[in-house]
Amino acid sequence: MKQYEHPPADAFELTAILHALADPYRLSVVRRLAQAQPQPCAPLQAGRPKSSTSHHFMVLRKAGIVRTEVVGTTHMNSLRDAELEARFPGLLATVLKAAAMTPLEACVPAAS
Amino acid sequence: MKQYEHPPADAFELTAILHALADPYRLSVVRRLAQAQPQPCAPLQAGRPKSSTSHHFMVLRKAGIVRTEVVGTTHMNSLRDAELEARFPGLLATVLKAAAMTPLEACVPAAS
DNA sequence: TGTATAGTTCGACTATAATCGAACTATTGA
DNA sequence: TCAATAGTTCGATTATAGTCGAACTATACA
Repeated sequence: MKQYEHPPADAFELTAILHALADPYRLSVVRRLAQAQPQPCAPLQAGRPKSSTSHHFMVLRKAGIVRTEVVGTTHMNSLRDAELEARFPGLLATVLKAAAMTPLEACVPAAS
Repeated sequence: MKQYEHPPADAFELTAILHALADPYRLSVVRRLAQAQPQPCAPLQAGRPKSSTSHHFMVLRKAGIVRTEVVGTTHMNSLRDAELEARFPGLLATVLKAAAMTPLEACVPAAS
């Protein structure tokens, strides 16, 4: 039962978080997780190959935005919202609110 | 007296703003502008060549974060904070607050 | 002990972005 | 009109990131 490395909250870096959220696909993943947590990767792929999806989840994990728990054969993802809130108060909520001004459907980038 | 193009507030894109703020040098520029507005580019160069500085200001302008007014031979930069606030309430303030958790001196990246 | 499922890792390729010197433009002020 | 100053533009280089197929790992379940 191998698990993932997750940075501790006091190691979160603002620029890494902003960079992770600056990608339209990753932002859409975060928005979907904010609606329903936890979720496996599969329903969030949006047509991408598994390798691309995996890469984006790694970016989100390294930035401290997402926590991934191995549960059986699926990897359940959730937002580290409480830790993010403690480290950078209001940041995630404000970005999600800003993102919500555009419908999610209009934002999910197609795989190339 | 040539002036710059600035996108209207309703054309601001969240991902472009996050991307612009995700760069440590650009974030440091925004922090300095938040402390003192307006300012020319020169005192914000932090050792970079003029061409690099100019590039970063262009990214900030295109994202809608900075407004540049040509005044004589200097180009005065200010934050478009009211417009940003109207478009994405709380976003800039929250990011600035998060950034303030690290001293500005510790964040200004050296030119390579 | 297969076999299917979920997701990772690897390696190659491509695209985007940062960096910088050098030449250029616009304005001021002597 | 000439020199100085502030910043842009250009073009080349390098670095970083995204994309994707193929092979791989780990677990579940028949």
